[in-house]
Amino acid sequence: MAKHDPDLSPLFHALADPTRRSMLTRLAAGPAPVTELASPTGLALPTVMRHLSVLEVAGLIATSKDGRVRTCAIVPEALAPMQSWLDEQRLIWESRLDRLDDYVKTIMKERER
Amino acid sequence: MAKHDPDLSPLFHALADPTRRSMLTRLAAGPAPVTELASPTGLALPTVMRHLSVLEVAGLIATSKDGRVRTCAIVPEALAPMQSWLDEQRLIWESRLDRLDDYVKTIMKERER
DNA sequence: GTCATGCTTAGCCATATGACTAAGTAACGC
DNA sequence: GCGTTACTTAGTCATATGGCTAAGCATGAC
Repeated sequence: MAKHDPDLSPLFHALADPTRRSMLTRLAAGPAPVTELASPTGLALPTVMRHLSVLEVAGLIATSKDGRVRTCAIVPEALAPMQSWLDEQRLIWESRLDRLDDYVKTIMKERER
Repeated sequence: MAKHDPDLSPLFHALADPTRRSMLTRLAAGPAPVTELASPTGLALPTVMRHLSVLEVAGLIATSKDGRVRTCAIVPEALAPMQSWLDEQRLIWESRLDRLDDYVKTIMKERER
């Protein structure tokens, strides 16, 4: 009950950046070429490319080059491992809620000192 | 439809490290003092402290000091923002699946060249 | 062919991250 | 009081990350 560690790190890491999350949001509306993804960010192209490659390594997007245009698209299944991890954790965490509830209250009280 | 950016970055960042995830898993079994969290990692105490503070900043754990012992406990609600983001994204991503399906296939074909 | 377009590569820079050692402080336990 | 325990703080170090500019290299339009 803890074999959920394949490539969660790159996934979480990719999502930890607001620029990358906003790129994903943009891509959720449909595939787009690199330049189009770059323009709203105000970042230089090489910088954008590196964000994209982080997303690609994490499996969150797929890209393909047609002529001189590279088009990016989201890979919906990529979120699955994260959802599994979340489900698993929430299951354990919440089953402990009863006993934790009192505990957290104690902590909060002590923190006010 | 994109107001989901309060503190997702620290949250994802905290979860992007395997050491921190394993600490969370340990804490899911119940609260524990710092030393107990440190021992399975083989890391020096100051290093562990910094991991814990990352988790605390992300709101994933709460700590309290009683005498010379600092006890750490998970904060189950902390995963909620992440779940919201996931739900939101998945909703959009999957609604595009139909039109994306063909697109991704095209990409895959081109990648084989 | 020539030139603009759209990436790509290379290399630099500042800051952040993850890990350490060494030394300090604040409870216990006797 | 004195040593041990459990953190804490301070400071160092190597590497990673996020940003840039400057060139380079195909492709598409004339």
